Amino acid sequence: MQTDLTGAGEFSAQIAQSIRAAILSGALPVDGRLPSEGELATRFGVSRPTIREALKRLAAQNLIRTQRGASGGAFVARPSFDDSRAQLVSTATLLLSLNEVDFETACEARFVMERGCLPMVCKRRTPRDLANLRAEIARQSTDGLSDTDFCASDVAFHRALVDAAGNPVLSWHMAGAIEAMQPLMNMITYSARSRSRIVALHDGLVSAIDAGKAKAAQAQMDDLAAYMQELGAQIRTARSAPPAPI
Amino acid sequence: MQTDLTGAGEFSAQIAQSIRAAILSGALPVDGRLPSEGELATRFGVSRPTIREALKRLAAQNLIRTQRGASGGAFVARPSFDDSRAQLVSTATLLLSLNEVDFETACEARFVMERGCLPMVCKRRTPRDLANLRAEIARQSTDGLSDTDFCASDVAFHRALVDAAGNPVLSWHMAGAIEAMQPLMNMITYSARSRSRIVALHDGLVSAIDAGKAKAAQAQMDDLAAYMQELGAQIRTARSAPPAPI
DNA sequence: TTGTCTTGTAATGTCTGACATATCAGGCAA
DNA sequence: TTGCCTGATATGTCAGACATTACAAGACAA
Repeated sequence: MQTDLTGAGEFSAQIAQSIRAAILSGALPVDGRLPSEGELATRFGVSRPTIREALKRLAAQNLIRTQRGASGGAFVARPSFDDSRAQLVSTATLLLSLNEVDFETACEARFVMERGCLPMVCKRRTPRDLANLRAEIARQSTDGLSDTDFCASDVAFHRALVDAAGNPVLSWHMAGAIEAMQPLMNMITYSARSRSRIVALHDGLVSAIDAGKAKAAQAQMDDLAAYMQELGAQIRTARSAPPAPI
Repeated sequence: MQTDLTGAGEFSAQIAQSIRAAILSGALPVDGRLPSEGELATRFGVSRPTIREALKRLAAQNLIRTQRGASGGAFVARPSFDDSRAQLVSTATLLLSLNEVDFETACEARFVMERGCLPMVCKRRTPRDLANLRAEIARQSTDGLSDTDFCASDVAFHRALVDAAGNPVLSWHMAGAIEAMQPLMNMITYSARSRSRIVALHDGLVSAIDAGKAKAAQAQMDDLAAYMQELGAQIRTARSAPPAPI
């Protein structure tokens, strides 16, 4: 761990970067303990609050976890798939919502990637995967479901879809693309007619996957993508026409 | 902004979560200024260092930026595509490197998604995109290139490839998948023979894209994926046989 | 000898108060 | 009017202290 902070800027940021580099380089092994705050303060030549701010930065990135008490301290954390995914979703959601990314672009990106997963899904899907997919379809068909719940079920459906490819890294990336779109999708009002159409497309998709027909599944996916774009366009025109007619 | 911290745990984490929720809900607009540290300390009933630790957590996630001086303070930051992408790459890299994810799984996930981009790439690629791709191929063919540089150029090539789809959100997601694999790919020694083969596959890929033949491009991509898997398998067998023969 | 209790200790979590520093706004003089 | 200066306000940092937690070792009793 370096103790020279020649770069300009705030100490806490520099120190965090320094420790971070030490972790990534492998100098600090996973589950290894960092020196105590007091010792780090001495080593870097700063006060303990400054060290603490640096450690909080790392904690916010799930790079370290802290433990109180004797034999406590800061330990290098192994980011779990779940923690890491939550972070990914958060980053992606922020990007989409605070950058005014239009629905069409995000939607297109998601469906392109999801469509690409279908050949592998058709090859590897287990009976359990199919059951998960059909369970979500059943949920989407229930009456009295709020738009938010319908949307959540849609997200769950698509996540179950990519999970059926049997590749955890792929699931991880796709979860970021799918869940981050939930806020955008929540802005759509799903009429009874649009719901039934979506459910029908989902159903056709699962049938094709069950039969192992990748081409047919991709065709269904294309239809679904086109329909979602259509719904998104309706929202856009509805919002871009706020000045009431004379 | 809530001021009740009924939940258990550390104050700084709770406060960070509280402010974070306020930002995501839109209660604090982008570029809006948060109350000063002193005021936040009063409002939450804690001391200033505690508030500062909370703010550092948010700063580490690029949710806020701070500014010193009069009329300074903490402001809600709009995460730029670049910042956000750096964060994504960091998260993905950490996940892969600290979780002992095997090369095959990560490689498969990446090629599945990248393959899915090809139809759109073939449709939308501009002359400039093709030039970028060919420039990287030229770089990969130069003599005396270190393995690290070759690998970096490979990453640049694949990023240029997905950029040719003309969808920034897609590029964002794919950059995470591609760049995060760089450490894993750096562990491969690229012999002269493997390099020429990879370059040939890249070349064929670009030719197919130039011609707009999506199917041919996907076939080249499949070959490339298979070859990368082969190289990865060599590494794995080489490492799993460390006990020297008697 | 074994099991339980107590005490000690080292670490993080938090508070208080202060000083250093950067930046802007407004006043004052040339 | 222009330029400099000064004050105000905010973050950045420091120093020392106390609170809280959890583990570890020793004391004690069965």
